[in-house]
Amino acid sequence: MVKSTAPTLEDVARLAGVSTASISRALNEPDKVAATTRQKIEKAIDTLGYTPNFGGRALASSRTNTVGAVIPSMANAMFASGLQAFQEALAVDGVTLLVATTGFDSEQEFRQIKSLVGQGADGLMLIGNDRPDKTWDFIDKRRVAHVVSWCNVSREGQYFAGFDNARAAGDAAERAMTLGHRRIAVISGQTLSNDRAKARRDGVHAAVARFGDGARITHEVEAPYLIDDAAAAFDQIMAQAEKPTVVLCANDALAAGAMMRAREIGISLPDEMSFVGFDDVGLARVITPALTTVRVPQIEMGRAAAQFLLAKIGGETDLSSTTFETEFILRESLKPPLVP
Amino acid sequence: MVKSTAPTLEDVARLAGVSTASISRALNEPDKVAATTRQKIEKAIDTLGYTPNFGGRALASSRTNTVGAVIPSMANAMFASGLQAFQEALAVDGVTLLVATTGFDSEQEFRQIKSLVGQGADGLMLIGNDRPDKTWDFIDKRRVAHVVSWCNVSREGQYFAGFDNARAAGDAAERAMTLGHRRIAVISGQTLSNDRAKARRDGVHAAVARFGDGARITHEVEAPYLIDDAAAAFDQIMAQAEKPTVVLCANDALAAGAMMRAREIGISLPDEMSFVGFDDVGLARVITPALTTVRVPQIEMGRAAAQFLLAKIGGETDLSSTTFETEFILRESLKPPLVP
DNA sequence: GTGAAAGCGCTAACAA
DNA sequence: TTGTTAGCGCTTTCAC
Repeated sequence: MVKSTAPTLEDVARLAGVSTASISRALNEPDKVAATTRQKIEKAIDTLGYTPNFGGRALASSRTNTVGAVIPSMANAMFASGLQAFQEALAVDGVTLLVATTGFDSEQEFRQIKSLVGQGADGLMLIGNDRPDKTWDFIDKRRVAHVVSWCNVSREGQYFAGFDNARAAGDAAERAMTLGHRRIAVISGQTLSNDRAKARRDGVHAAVARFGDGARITHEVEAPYLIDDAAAAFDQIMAQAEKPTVVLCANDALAAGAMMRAREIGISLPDEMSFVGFDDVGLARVITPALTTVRVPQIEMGRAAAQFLLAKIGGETDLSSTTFETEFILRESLKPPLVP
Repeated sequence: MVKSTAPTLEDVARLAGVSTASISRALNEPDKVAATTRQKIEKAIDTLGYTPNFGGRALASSRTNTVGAVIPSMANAMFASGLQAFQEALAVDGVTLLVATTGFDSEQEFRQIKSLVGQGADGLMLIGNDRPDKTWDFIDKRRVAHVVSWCNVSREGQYFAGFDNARAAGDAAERAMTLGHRRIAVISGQTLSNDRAKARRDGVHAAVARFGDGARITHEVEAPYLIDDAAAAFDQIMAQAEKPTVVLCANDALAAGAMMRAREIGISLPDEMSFVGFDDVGLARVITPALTTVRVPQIEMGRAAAQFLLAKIGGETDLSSTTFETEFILRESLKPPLVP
């Protein structure tokens, strides 16, 4: 686009009868400019409809007031409200958000990170801590301020704002077992370069082993994060000799998909089969039976990640990671098994 | 952040033993560079981990390779997949996406638009065509390339990539009436500076009037775009003397919320009351009864908006608006009324 | 308190 | 095909 219409600092300077330096000061450190000149300047800015050129400013100050978020997908409600909170917290400080998605692919994540850094992002919010060395190398080499979220691990000297996936998933499994379930199926998310999915799966395994008393995993399937994949995963579970009484799912969308399939093949819910999701997105409450799930502290994480990043960009060094609590939400989809 | 570590074009030039211009060319018009030098350059870029500096590039070329999308909310699945498609189509051309949200508030939309333009966005994707004059004035004054979506109207000389809200909603109403429904309640979206909500409402009104045969709207409520508001709206509908046999909702989330409330107060679905949503987001298929709704061409719109914007930014003038088709999706939540 | 002037990293004529 | 060079709009010393 031809920005021929955009007035520059020089235009303002001419109109106000001062130097460009004064205007820059008036904009960035108003105290250092005399009140009278400041007024002249403000008037000139107003009549010209001037807005600072981003490129010029970025070039001269090497600050962009932009941070990037790289998330797996926008098409999933999972990250939406956290991202929203992240954006709102940034907006308070006049920082804008660049969003990029990876489609759960680490190559694409690398590309997106490079692109965002090239765009001048002052900082980066990343989901999870599991990515190839070359990606971390790039981040380290460029000294990109960053924070990881949705997990509670980070590399040496780096920080996270997240929660304990393993514990949350293990806790959910334990609740199911306490209600009497012993034959447990697991629909896991894709664990390849996805530490959250891995942690959730491992958390379930550990909880089952710890519980003992005959509790076991009848079958475990990995499914991408989509409703349709869940149906296939559920079919696979039901193709096993030993059928489960409860299905633990890596997220609510998978649970909803699996439940839909279960009903299609004539299983009555929740009596004949229990389901547990993860995330507590909006649909968990509205499906029937309402989905038992784990609430993820999305908003808290988004806000904390923003504040952390702003502080780090601002040069603060006294920072620390935060682990937020998840909450087990018991709804109708989880009932004691009819036959133990 | 201190970008002291970021290598510059000059660093690459020194290492590769060529001029900065050649590198710039290798990056932007690879065909114009000899294969051998291009290889040297690529190697140098790799070893240094070089990424072009955004500010410098923007300043020199007055192109940022950035476009902005201003949407009402990210926390609603409604816009998610369209935005995803938009982003993916942009990524093909190396353009990154800036996202800002308005919370359905036109003042905030204005602020966000100014911010994105200040950031140097080459173009803008906006939802709907209904906004205050001052917002349009700003866009016109700055000559911002833009496209509106989710609607099929635009200002003189401007373009849209959308669908016909009125016709789609009217069509859904007609289907309900054809099935025998005569007493119709409407849960509309907020119509204040929201032409999509207005059009959907008006489309229903027109269809009901056209149908005749005693068809009428028993009550109409406006509800914000949230599940919880739908419950209150439904209560209000049921507080009227004349009860409806079908409730037409401005979107799926409202429908899901209203259905949840209906079930709470002992109405059996879909026998005693039918529901129709709009958007066909993921939850429409998984709730019980599955929601009859209108599929919105999200992905098509997102992709078209991106291609349109890229073309416009690229200076093409032979452009035209596109209206995509919606599709009525009949599921279990709409049945003929028991008592006519 | 204010102005002059030197870049920031890149692109795009123009020359070679 | 490649190199030289003049800016793009802004911030930031350094004088005054």
